[in-house]
Amino acid sequence: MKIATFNVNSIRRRVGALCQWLDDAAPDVVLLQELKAQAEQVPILEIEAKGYRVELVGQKAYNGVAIVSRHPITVIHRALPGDTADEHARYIEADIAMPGGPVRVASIYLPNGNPAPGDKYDYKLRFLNRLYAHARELLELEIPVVLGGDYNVVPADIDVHDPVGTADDALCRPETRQAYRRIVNLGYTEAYRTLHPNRIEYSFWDYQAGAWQKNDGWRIDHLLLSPQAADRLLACEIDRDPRGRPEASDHTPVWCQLR
DNA sequence: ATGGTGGCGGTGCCA
Repeated sequence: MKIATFNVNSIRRRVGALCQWLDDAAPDVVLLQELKAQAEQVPILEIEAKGYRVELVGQKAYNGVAIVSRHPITVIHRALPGDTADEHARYIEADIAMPGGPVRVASIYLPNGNPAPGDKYDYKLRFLNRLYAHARELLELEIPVVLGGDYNVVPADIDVHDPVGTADDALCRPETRQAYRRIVNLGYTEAYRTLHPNRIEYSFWDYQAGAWQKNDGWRIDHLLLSPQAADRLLACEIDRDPRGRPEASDHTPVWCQLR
């Protein structure tokens, strides 16, 4: 069972790249972020033609998240609990009917939070606190849970090309890392770093200033696994190939394989 | 030091 996260930076621009990656990688589930489209604008038929179902929360121009799955999807939440006034399309959670039993997944698009400090950074920290509270409740299910997405969090200095120059960035600041660690410390396993403790790889490269060519990247797309999922973890990789193709997203897919 | 790119929507905002 293969579960991936992929920030597509516009599903309309990237549906071709997504479908190619579905062919190449054959994931069971892909958690998408930054659809940048309303629900009716999402090219669902193209994705369904590849043998996948789609559930999504859309929004005009910004945000937008989806769950793409070969297996039946039962949506549980269309927003992150904890603030009904938050109208950003940044969270969708569902049960996936896997042959071996249900797996709970969420596609998360955390706020970027720049500039920091500021209102946007405060919103990011509030969002992280809401995610902490909800992630804690999910552990009570005692089933495999995969919380995947664009966390907009650089967990440690090893996860960014220039830790000194970016130290004050909203993705790197100590409060950000602390709020993220607090979630992990509830009992979640970050799949990539757990399997590759010292490997330097990134999941995002800015479009500007030749960041991709210089490998000036950031590792900000993560898969957090509940104990029941972590016990089944076999592999986790960052697939750089889509980022290197023409008209690529600025992010590339991260996937994990569970027994 | 600055500006560098891309997406949306039709102007600046967001990343």
